[in-house]
Amino acid sequence: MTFKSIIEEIENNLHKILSDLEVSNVSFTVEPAKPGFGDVSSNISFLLAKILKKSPQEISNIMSEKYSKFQHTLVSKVESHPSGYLNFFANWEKLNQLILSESNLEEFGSVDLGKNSTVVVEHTSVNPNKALHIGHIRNIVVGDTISRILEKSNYKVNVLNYVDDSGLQVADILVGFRHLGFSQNPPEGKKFDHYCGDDVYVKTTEKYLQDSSLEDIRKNTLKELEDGSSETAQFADEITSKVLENQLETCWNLGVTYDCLNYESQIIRSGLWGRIFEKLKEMNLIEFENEGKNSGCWVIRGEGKEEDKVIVRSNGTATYIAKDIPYAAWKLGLLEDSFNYKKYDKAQPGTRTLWQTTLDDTNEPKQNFAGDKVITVIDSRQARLQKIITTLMAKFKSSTDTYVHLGYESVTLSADTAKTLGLDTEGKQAQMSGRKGLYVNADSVYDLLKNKTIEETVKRHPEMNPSEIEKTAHQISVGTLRYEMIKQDLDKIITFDLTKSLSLEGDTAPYIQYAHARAARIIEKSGQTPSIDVNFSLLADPIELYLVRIIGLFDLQVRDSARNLSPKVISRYCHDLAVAFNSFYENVKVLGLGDENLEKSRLCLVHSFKITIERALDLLGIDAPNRM
RNA sequence: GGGCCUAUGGCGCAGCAUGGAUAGCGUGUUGGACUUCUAAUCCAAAAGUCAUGGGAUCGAAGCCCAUUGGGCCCA
Repeated sequence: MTFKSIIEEIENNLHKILSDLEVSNVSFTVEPAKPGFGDVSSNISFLLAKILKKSPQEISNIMSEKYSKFQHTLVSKVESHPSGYLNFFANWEKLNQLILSESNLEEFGSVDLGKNSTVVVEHTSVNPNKALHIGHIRNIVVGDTISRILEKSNYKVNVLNYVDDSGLQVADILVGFRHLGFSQNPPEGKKFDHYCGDDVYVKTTEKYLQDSSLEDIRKNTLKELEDGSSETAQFADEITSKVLENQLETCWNLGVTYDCLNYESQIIRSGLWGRIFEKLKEMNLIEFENEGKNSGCWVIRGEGKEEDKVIVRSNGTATYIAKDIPYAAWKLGLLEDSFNYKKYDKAQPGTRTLWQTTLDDTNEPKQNFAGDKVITVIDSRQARLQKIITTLMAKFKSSTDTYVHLGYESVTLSADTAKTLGLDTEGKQAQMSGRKGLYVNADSVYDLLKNKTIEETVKRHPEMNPSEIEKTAHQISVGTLRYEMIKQDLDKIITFDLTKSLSLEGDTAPYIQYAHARAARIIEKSGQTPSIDVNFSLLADPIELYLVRIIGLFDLQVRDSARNLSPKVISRYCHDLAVAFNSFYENVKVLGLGDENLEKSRLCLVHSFKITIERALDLLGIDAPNRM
């Protein structure tokens, strides 16, 4: 039990008081209080003011009086505040014990929102023709963090990565390789994905502008891609799988792993589209247009003012949304699965096995990656398209929240950073563009961060051996990058600045990791194994109680974050924890007090903090080093 | 022309879902704290018409409507 226990106790008692007063249907809140207003607050008096025709304060007076008549073990005092709020003060001796012993359990912070149901999270889904840039990293980190949070909330999570290996962008680099003389070997020291993106793709699209005859070659290449047996398709497969492997290396390095890779080329060749098309017709979800500008087309009717969306053109070809519909249906398990499965050639770090779909026969057992619910992480520029799919899937499953588009705003480049890449934006931020070569690769940001953190770590710990420095710097760099991508709301644009993003102070991952390192150091120096068999009443300093309280909020934060699919809730929680601990660290001594019992109690608190911040950071995919 | 997102101290953000107390945090600025369990830290000060206008409400940063600035999508 955690801080939730006192909230539940109060809620129960307030409900009893309400029925005593013969009042029903009041949905009051019981929440952790703001500092200086006790431990828990309720707005119940404001809501009753109208019904009982009394002032909120009068009601609070009555409530606080009545409250004492009901059984309460975790509340020590109820106070009616002149503002009208009803404030509760906790019995900290009991609450300390509850929270600190709970925090030692493996499942601390878990909530049961999912009831062990299966949810599909699709993220990453980058065209396999270039290296991942900082904008893709936002997608990947959001997707991975959400997956971790949902797992903590008792969902079984299937993480998918959709590989668009048959689109225009892939065709473009194929044109570069086959018609513009690009070698298949990158220059010495350059990763293949960087080479494809930085050199082949950018220069090929440049050439289109100069040489219009390339346009036909491009179109033909794209067409040939759709036919799996073509030489072009085989060549594409060779190139894209090399790029994909490099992309995956970047993800793995950031602690991101997947369950299954889905290939667009296979979805096209699988015949899924034909089957879903028939089903759509059967269910009257699409209509054949006999007149107007869409005459001869199959369309999805727009709702309200929305325009109709063409699905199949009058010439019989499917529009690009026709690739997304079967995939969405497959993710929800609405169709009989056309795929076989095989393991990815390289093992990814961690415990997940990475599978991939195939249309060939395999010896591996059939897998099932479909879910009761699907979350697709794609930036909000795709909102319109995603909305159509959401509506369609809702009708298919006759349930409204089975397919969720989790959108987020883009990452743009600051004027300074754009300038270093050779574009003068006159002080404005700039949209990244793969075609124009205007982006910052994720690997380079990681390298910059790592060089800086190695330098810092060496300065602080001359005694550390190189491999430990390397490991610590890696954890800090990954943490910094991930935290920057997650700490603000999804609907805020992130303006990426190469210089500012390297900051390691303030509201950053290193700040939080440092608090953990301090805690680890106290425990190490104590020479003891922290125990929960201590006197909890010795933890009475307001700073200590504040820290216990924040620790006890873990599960409430996980629930909030999972319900709202809002990863930043956890990043803020980590920050709050670190602030509370740093304040404790500066003001409350643990070691060398000459009071063994007090030292043991405080060690218990330090240990609770340490494992809680570890678990919370783990939800963000961030490791916490013991020394930094 | 239609749609989506956004506006909070100089800068970057939280709070808005579920209206109620003293609008928080980081950074920057100014000043202070390392012989101490690690200063990637802490403490303090200055800095806010919560974009503008209206509405409903006993009560709005939050809800509704309109307007303006910024970003994006579609045509």
